[in-house]
Amino acid sequence: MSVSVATWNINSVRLRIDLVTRFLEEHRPDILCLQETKCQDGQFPMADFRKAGYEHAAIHGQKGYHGVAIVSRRPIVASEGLHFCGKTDARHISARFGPEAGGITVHNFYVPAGGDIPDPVENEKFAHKLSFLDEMKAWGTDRNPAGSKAVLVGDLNVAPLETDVWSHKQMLKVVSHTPIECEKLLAAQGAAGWVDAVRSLKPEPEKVYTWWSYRAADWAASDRGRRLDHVWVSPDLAPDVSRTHILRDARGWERPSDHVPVIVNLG
DNA sequence: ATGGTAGGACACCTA
Repeated sequence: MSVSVATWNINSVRLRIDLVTRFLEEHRPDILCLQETKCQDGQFPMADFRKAGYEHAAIHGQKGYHGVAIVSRRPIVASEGLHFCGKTDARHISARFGPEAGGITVHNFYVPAGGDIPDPVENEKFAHKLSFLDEMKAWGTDRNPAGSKAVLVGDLNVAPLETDVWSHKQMLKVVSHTPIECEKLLAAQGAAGWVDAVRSLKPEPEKVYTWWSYRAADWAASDRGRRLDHVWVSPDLAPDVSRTHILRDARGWERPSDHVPVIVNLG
């Protein structure tokens, strides 16, 4: 089996479609998972993907906010978009692939960012994020999504390890690296048995980032990054993880997303 | 200690 899966929070797929097609031409992943597409399904720029050779798609969009999609060069056999926390937010889409892509199932998540104040009483958005992580864990226990040949990717909006942020100490009270979020994300990962594919090849203490704030005067010079985007694989696929690539260069492209693509090769 | 940027939609929300 040989299949490559990429994940990228694109921060508007319509605005940045030229960056996406550039990425697809240069890296040719079999499967690309997008978050923050920010458009309704009928507005998704499918023609551009088809032109680039990506004819298959599972889309779960909504107007203005959030939105996730899976596009692929390999046939999709079935797909499903789930809702969490009793909301209609478009934050999950999954696709099962045929033998051309090893028969894997891919789950694509966009976890709520959680606002600025790391207190669930004072900040409803942080409460939502914590509930979402709890529900992800329950979904992993009830549905056993990591049972076999499965991949979970996405903007999980948590940098769980000390070396997933530029300064563990200075980030302890910053949403995305507070202890409770890190615990809940690792609990969701562990309860289902997911293996962190990127860290299996780039173990701590190597610093790994996938996101740099738009607000930095010079993102590359200050390099205050966080690893918010993740690729997890089911235990049976863990030995097949042959390469992981974080496309830091994409942060320096013209009118970039604040996230960069993460690519994992299996087999 | 503070404010800094970006996108979508249309007043200000989300990130």
